[in-house]
Amino acid sequence: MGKGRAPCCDKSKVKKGPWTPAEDLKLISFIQKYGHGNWRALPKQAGLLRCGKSCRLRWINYLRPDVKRGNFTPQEEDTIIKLHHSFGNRWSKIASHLPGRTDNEIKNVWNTHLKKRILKKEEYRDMKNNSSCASSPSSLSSIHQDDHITSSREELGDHNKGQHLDTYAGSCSPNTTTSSNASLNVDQFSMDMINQVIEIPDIDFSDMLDDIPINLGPHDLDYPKVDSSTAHIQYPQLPVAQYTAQGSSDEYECQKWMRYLEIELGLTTSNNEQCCDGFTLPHQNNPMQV
DNA sequence: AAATGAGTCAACCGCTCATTA
DNA sequence: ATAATGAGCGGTTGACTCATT
Repeated sequence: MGKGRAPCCDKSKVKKGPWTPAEDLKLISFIQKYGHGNWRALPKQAGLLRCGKSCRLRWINYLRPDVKRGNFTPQEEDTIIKLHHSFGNRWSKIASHLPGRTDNEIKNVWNTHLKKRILKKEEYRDMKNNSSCASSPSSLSSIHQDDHITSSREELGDHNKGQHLDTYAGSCSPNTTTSSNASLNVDQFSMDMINQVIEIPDIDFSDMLDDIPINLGPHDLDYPKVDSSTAHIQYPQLPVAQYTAQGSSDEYECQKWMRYLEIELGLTTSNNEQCCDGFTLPHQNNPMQV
């Protein structure tokens, strides 16, 4: 093999960093039309100044229609813990058991939440074992008492064995309070939302390009800095009650979908306005996105 | 109000594996 | 059998947000 592996692309000619809405739209519309048979060739064909690997990652982790967004449910977290016990850090393997979840997302939630939870659980058990008459310290009161979690520190395979565990407090999910009752309510609410999620309408994105008032020429790659909260397309997983109340004609569904994307892409400034006869768009305050 | 630190997560890097010529 | 290539994977980074001081 010569002098080593050739780079996957010319690093000097590709754009790095966060994806802009215009780039997202280009990638979506191209894949909708032609699929993604060859990631290496895709950026050039789609008119993107991106590495093929970057396009693939963006599509798989965020843009493909079946990707599930929002907080992990307690059930999903437990599944990850169980699967990690079996598979270790084989994130893609774990992800294959969680429909709609990506390996990257699972890896992140493990490293930021679940690993700490298990470490703290271990710490808690150590304390119980070392002091039979010790009462539970208040700082540990939020530990989930799922008895099926059996992972040990060795199984974690990490570098945090000495990590200070006080950093755990409230980290089960970003918005979860340390009150057990409050956690229960939040979890129940999440499950209710998940149970109401519906399928994304089958829409040809290429048609949208004719309707959305944006010029997707090369200059758009120098997209002005976009607020991070709107820089990424969030596929709508709309509560059924909101989504179906207004009827179900294809045209109507397309209008709603396009309206949603316009707002998510920053093509309109209105965040909370209604469209399509009262259809309220989900946005940053959507509990699914918190 | 400003500075600082911790937590989060999208994206990149480099490696391995599978496939093809 | 071997080299070249592309896809996929896991580890890591760095920008950003939020809480605390």
